[in-house]
Amino acid sequence: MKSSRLQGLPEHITKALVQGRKARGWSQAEVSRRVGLPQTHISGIETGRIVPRYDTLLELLRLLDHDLVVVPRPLVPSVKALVRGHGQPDEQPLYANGDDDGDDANDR
Amino acid sequence: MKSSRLQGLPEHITKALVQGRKARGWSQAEVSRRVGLPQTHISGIETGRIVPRYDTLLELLRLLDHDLVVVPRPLVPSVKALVRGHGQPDEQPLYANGDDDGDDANDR
DNA sequence: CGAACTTATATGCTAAACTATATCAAAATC
DNA sequence: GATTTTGATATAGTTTAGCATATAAGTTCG
Repeated sequence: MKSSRLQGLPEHITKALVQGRKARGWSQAEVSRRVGLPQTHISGIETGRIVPRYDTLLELLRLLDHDLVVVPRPLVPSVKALVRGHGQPDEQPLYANGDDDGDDANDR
Repeated sequence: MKSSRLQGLPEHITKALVQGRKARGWSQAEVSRRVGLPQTHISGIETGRIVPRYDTLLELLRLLDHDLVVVPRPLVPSVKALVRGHGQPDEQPLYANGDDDGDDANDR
């Protein structure tokens, strides 16, 4: 059973935030210092208690060398495939990750 | 001179919202009815007076058959190129558009 | 063990997203 | 040119993101 109702950001985003941060060896306090938000807020976002504004989320993602791109729906699979097969030192799973891969499961 | 400070969403997103809506022949009231937000709020978002939350923006984009994808920075150009060269009946410029194309110009 | 570090939770406050309603100027339609 | 539609603005109220601070529980490390 995997449907734990999260009302915050979709899992794949919080995952990107947490994994990206840890990949850099940063604590929430470190991110807090760099991006300006209080550590308590970072925590709230990462654990899904808070839905950030668009600009806030973008700031966090950019700090971790990511970006938010608007994509026409029919192209989403292609884009995700492209993203999946990249050579960044950011992603660790690649094969180990029994979890989802799943598309998304968000909605208010 | 193109640096009119917008404090709302970046132009390329509001553009996607407005153009996508008009491409469907929808009024703000129509979008309002479909997505649940008041027309006045749609107006505020489209004109850059409001920075919506992530989930709100996603709802609007999805209504217009778009999506928000997290992309590693180095892949952004490739993704944008992919998005640029698609066959959707949503984009009209293709050659006419002396404007920007420019990456983005946001930041809080 | 104790000290420093890390993450999550709690409380109080401010700003802004969001709701609801009314209205106005401009454009479209008759 | 009157009516309708459309988009923007104004006011008032609710909710919640975001700010500041304190602290508790869990690591890690001396």
